[in-house]
Amino acid sequence: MGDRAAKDALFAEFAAVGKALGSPKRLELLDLLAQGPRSVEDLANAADLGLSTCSAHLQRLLAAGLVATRRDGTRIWYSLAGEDVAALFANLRSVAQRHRPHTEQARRAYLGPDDTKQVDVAELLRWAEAGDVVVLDVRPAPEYAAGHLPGAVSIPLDELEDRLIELPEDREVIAYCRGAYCALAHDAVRLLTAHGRQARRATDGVLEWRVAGLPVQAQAA
Amino acid sequence: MGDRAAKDALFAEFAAVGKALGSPKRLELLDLLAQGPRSVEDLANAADLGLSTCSAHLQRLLAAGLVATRRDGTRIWYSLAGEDVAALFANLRSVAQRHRPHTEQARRAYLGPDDTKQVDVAELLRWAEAGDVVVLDVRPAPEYAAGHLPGAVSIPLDELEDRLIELPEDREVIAYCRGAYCALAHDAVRLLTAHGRQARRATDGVLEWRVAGLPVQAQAA
DNA sequence: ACAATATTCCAAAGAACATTGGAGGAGCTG
DNA sequence: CAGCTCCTCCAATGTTCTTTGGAATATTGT
Repeated sequence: MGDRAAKDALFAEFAAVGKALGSPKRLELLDLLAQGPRSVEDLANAADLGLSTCSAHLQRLLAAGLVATRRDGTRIWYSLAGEDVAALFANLRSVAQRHRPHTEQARRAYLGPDDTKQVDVAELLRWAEAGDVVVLDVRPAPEYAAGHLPGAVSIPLDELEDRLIELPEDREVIAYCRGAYCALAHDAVRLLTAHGRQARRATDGVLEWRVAGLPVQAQAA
Repeated sequence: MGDRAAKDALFAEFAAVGKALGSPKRLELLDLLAQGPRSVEDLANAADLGLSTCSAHLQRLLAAGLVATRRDGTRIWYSLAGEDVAALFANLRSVAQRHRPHTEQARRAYLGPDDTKQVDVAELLRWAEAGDVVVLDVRPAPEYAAGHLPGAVSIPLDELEDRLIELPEDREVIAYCRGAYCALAHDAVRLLTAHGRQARRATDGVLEWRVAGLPVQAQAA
């Protein structure tokens, strides 16, 4: 008990998880997987990675125990190993945000200026229940299918301009997306207000709601 | 907005924190710092590191924003950058525990067999308030001084055998230490029961209590 | 100003990691 | 079983990380 070698072995176990979190691309993969299971090729495209590079990163996440795989015919679906992994990822981001000044800068550069009105989930749910607003999921359709806020309407951002008619003009639209660092809802609200609609975005997104244990409705496959 | 370069920069920020968590030795330093501020040389000894190696790791943690420094004369005191860092660390450990089978193995190898009775904090506090038990802090004295459970008595593990007289024989002793992966309380309870005392250990330790927001009493300097 | 103490910086060597393209494997379909 | 798709494995490259001992720096006390 209490000897060096054993202590080192124990901390090496913890570090294996840390190492897996130590690459931007792997974190991006986790971010995507937090929205639902995906295949390797799909992830490679979404994360702008070569296929073998993506596979290698996924192997690394798998070895660390952060993701799980399921084979479906010729395809392999990767998913997060559990809600606690999503929580760890969210935790990591918030520590970066709080203790690394550059993070805020990078966030702004990616999401654009803070020119959009926002609401937190609690209020969003209250308004939605009262029927005052339309809750809009602007993520790609498969992510909506994998799980979304109950009652939310799905119009992926890249189809939004063409499908504006589907949104009632007399109600405010509340857009949400993957999470606090996802650009989709920001862009959606800009697009909507540019078209004269009343719109705001949810402060958080599916990642944070999942971690908070909010009900997320999966669509029947 | 939404372009690759900006997204990569944002995730690089997150990954900087992840990278800092990707070394066993750095995690060990965080573990120590979670008990209170310490100097470089002190940390090097405690973590079994060369002085320059230790300094390099601390620089890395500092660059990642996970620790802070304070100069006191010729000495530099490192400390955690915030409670959220402790929470992140605890989170990392619990993910490793839950998703990496080897972790449990390594834990047992380090802490020894599960031959000691345990109590959770809630019950510990109830018993302590009723005066049924002695709450014993077996960490090194400086860590006790930096913060401990209100009402706890300090006898560092390596002095315990010589100071048994200080503990009342008619009351059960509840020993606690740094956290769920710290060997001190395990060893203390084994030592106490070997001397015929009634003893058990707290399931968690100061790290977890801090994260949970429990009152931790700092000794006036 | 000088010596003493505590820490950081530097350079070098070895280890681990990321990325690539292409070969190999597993599973489906005809 | 041949051809297809999707993914993993492999080998080679360049890069980053760790560890070391010794030199440089900052602060204090004489």
